[in-house]
Amino acid sequence: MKPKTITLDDIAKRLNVSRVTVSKALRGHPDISKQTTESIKNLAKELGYTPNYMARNLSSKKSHTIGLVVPKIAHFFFGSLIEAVYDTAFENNYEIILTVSQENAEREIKHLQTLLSMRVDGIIISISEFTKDIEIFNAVQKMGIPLVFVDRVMEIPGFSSVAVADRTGTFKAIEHAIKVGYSKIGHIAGFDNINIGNKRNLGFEDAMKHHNLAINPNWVVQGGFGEEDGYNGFMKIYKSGSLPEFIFTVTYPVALGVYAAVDDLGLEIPKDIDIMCFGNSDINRFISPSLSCVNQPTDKLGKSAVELILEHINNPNMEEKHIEIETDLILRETCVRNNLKSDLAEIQI
Amino acid sequence: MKPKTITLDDIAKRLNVSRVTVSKALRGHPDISKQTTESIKNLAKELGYTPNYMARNLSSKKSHTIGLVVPKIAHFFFGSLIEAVYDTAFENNYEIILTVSQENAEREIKHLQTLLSMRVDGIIISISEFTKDIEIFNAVQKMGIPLVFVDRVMEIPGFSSVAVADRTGTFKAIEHAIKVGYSKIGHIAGFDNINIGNKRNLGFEDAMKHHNLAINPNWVVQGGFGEEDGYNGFMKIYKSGSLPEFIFTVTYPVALGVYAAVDDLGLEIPKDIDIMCFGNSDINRFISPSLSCVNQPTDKLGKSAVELILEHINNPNMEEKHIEIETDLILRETCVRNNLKSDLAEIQI
DNA sequence: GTGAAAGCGCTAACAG
DNA sequence: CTGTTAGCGCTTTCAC
Repeated sequence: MKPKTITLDDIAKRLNVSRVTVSKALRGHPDISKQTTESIKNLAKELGYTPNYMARNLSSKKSHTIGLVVPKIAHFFFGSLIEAVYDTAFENNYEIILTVSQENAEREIKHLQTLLSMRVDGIIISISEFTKDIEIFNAVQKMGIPLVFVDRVMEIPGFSSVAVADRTGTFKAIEHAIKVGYSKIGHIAGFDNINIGNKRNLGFEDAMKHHNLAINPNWVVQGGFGEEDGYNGFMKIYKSGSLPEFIFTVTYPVALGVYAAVDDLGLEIPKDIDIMCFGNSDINRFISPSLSCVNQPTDKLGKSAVELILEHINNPNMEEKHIEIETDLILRETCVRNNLKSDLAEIQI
Repeated sequence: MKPKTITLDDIAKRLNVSRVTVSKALRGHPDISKQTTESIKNLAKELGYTPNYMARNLSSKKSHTIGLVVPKIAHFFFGSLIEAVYDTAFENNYEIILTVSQENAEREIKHLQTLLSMRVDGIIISISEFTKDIEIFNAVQKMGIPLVFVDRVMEIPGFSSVAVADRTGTFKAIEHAIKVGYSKIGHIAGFDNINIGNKRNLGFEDAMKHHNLAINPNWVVQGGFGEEDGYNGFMKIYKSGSLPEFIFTVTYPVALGVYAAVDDLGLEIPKDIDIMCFGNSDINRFISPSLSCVNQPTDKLGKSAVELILEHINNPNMEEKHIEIETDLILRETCVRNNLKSDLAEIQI
């Protein structure tokens, strides 16, 4: 039924040369004379020869392929990150095998195993919210396949990482809020067991301490990274009896949840409660009032991750390396000095 | 340097059985006795055996892999679509190889070739804005690899497709606007050369004709699918001297462009100009006023596409098939009867 | 139930 | 410059 796919041998026979000659010619190997190469290439095109990468990879023991594991796709941050990874890989002639854990640790393990079985040359991973087990990473290490963590990092000896400066980024945001004039500051925070939660918490504490402000435990809530976490978090703070002037949230979906809660309570942003969050998104720009944030440069993140894994692939003995990408603040209509929103388009600092 | 990866032979030798027995046992083949199977599986686990899919696929001539080509990732529609495709594939034990054309026709061809070389079992594609050339699709056909178009379709004999009901979806939206009371209706439309532009244009014309409304050519602009196209489109209409009461846009980014233009002109939505668009997004919900739209059920689209390609894979002689997914209207604060926005949360019809 | 033979399509190493 | 030999790791077929 299926049309016979044409192989190196087919070309070789027609031209009365050996399979090897064809293979080399097609790859532009200098061994082969210009003439031969040309006639081989022509025939290949004429016949519609399509190289078989499985065979090629099997015999060369390289796949020119990088596995990528992320928790989500339809999410501004990961969407941009993935796109950056794809672009950088494309520039370097590598293919990406993308898998999505859906924030599920078991599924993540399955994907990792699949990538190993596909014999990818390297792996880039942003772990799920719930990943705790180290075993699979040891397995990866044992197979000698390099792996790089990006953004959501597990600190395991031997693995490199690329992350944004979560701690100092948060510090900057809180400091900005203080400069704007706030001293009653709350935090709807992420869980401590994952770096992006933990580091952002530390940044918050740093900033408060640095400016001699007390942290009111009623105004600090820990939870997940979704809208409902923001909604519930704000409600909890509200019910505590008093409200801070300003709230920082660990992600933008959490901030959206706060917007919803504030709305349901008949309050107003930024009059009754002002807000900033960690992480930019297209929504930040369009929501009203538009939402200021700590911006993570996803393109740099993605690019660095690919470049780092490529280094590891090309130099298996390379030492681990930890890259931190600086953040900036994007100021929109929330958390603005004197709330002079009118003239403010959008500034980046 | 690289640790020796362990193979079927390694296991076979240790257990004094043949490689074939191990292969079968690991795949749960009924040929092998329970006992043997068990001991083989145990040893495999103990040794950390990781099957080599390249070898497996090469010899079995199946890859259990589906290629997916899309124009963009960081875009609400495609993000959701991709996620649906991944989920459905995962449920069916297929891997997805995702590639991104970045709306670039040449890059698309390259990706398609790569997928062929990877010997994917089938391909799902949403073509770029600029794809015109059919040659590569003929090549795919010649290789006997099934391909299904999703959303952005090329009508080539022999290929199946899954799309949303662009024409009737647009019809519904325009009809709704008419019921709300508008008769001066404009359209910032997509190019005619691609189905999603063309069909939506037809739907617009259908509705106007059906309700005996004249189309004012000054209020109809054709262009691309991005924000700038919406901005420029609205400006062009504005400069024509008169404004319609209501504008339908071919995508949501185009609508966002209109929001920006309207704002720059000191006008107001929906007072001075009301609007709806084709395609939902998270922004539609958060922008002010929140934007009503024709909703494309991305999950159904993705699911159907995967199921369809799977049918083709499992039955190579299957006839082509064209699936159309119905749309619904999501009504928010724009284009609402009497602009009774207050009580309206969000309704789906 | 088990295994021997053959081969998937390609590349690496070496010989000529 | 070209070709021979060997093999990547696995599955399929068929005989025992």
